[in-house]
Amino acid sequence: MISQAIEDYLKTIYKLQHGGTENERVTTSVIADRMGVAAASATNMIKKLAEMHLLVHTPYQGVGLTGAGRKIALETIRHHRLIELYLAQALGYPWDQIDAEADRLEHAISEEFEDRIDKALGYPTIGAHGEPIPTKQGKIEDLDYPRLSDLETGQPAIIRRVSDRNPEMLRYMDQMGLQLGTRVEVREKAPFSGPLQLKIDADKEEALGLEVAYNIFVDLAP
Amino acid sequence: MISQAIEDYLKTIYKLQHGGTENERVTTSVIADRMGVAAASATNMIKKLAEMHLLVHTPYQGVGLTGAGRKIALETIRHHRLIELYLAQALGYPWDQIDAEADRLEHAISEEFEDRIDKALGYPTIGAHGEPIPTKQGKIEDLDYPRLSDLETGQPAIIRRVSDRNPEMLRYMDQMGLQLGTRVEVREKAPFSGPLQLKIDADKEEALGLEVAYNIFVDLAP
DNA sequence: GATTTAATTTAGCCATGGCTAAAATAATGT
DNA sequence: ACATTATTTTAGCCATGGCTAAATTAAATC
Repeated sequence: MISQAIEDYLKTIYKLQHGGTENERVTTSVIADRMGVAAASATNMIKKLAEMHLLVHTPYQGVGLTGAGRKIALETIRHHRLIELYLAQALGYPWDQIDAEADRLEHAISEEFEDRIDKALGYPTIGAHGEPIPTKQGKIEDLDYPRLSDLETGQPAIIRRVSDRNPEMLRYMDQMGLQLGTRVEVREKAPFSGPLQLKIDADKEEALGLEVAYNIFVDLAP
Repeated sequence: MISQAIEDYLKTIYKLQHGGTENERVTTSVIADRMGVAAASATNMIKKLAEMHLLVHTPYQGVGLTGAGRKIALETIRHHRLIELYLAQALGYPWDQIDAEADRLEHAISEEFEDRIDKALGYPTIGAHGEPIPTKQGKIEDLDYPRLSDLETGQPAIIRRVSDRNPEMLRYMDQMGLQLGTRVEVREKAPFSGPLQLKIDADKEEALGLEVAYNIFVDLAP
């Protein structure tokens, strides 16, 4: 049986490999930090996962998932994202609460449950925060959107994805009227990493902290 | 934190205290048997639960839940039955599959989730197999129906509750057209624990094994 | 009441997955 | 090239919750 802990590590490693900037090493300390455990605990688990051939570990260099490891990671992520979407759409959860709930449920559901919510949702391919949902076969699109914080002034764009790491930030976005599909345009960028002046949906204009803009991914719009 | 194992033991003990015939001792071996663990494992856990004041253990006599223990047991059972009903009603699960799925989910859901499915189901008081659902405050009705196997010949009755212990039996009941609400009448009882001849819903008559009838609970009907 | 049988408990082991403190190794700065 | 610093690993510990085998204690039978 694959334990909850193993699924969590593989999921975390997968997301570190892909989410982060290209060519960032996924090292013991980065994994430990993201998992919220001591470095020694991560070392132990990495050793175990390597023995199980779920990842390859180059000492002091970092880890890389094997096909088998990636498969488990993607299954876990699929569960997570389907559950998140189900919580949001079927049960009316706000998007800042779905991640925590899905983190616990993702390890508890059966294939049957996965299939049933997948069907109930109409076989979705995009999750509640705009992330691609891996297929049952372990395929995943890589949607690679620019960050709102990197936009040229005057460039209109549509919000396509947000980071779900910070629930407080998600609540803040809600309050600002920033959702998936919202049309935005940067009006002015302040120097020294200051806030940017953002036009929202053709009728509103607000100052938005750069950290928030950094966590919003957009499609360029005409 | 209350572990999954503790919740499982308390739930099992609660059900043994109530489900079984009056005045049956809930002993170490009965608990071990029902939990599917060795007797020594049950002894360990009973010791621990007694130290936590979740139950009282009289050596060689059995255990009894304390108020605190019963509270946790009923919370767990509430989760279980709400989830079962949700799986059946919202996701179309057949009633023989909901117990296993709920056994895993019941430990993973939050209060928020509990509240949302409770609301989505319209604040139900009866579960998918006819069991009472404990309230959030830890109250539970004790519905005490006679067994179909104990019915007098000719006495019409309505199925109100079934045991969920055996999925195969539930599938068999489905096949026979025996559901909650189904009207039945015993036509003939065979001697030596043989099958009983059962009239089902005014149009069908079938032989039903005594073991099945023993696991069906009914309301007497006029 | 003594003995057999059955239930329970104790003792000691195992795996999992955390932890801290110390040692080893690599990366960095001078 | 060497010293300092940072990262990683090892060593050894802890709690949880299983297990088997042996010892104990209660219950049942003669």
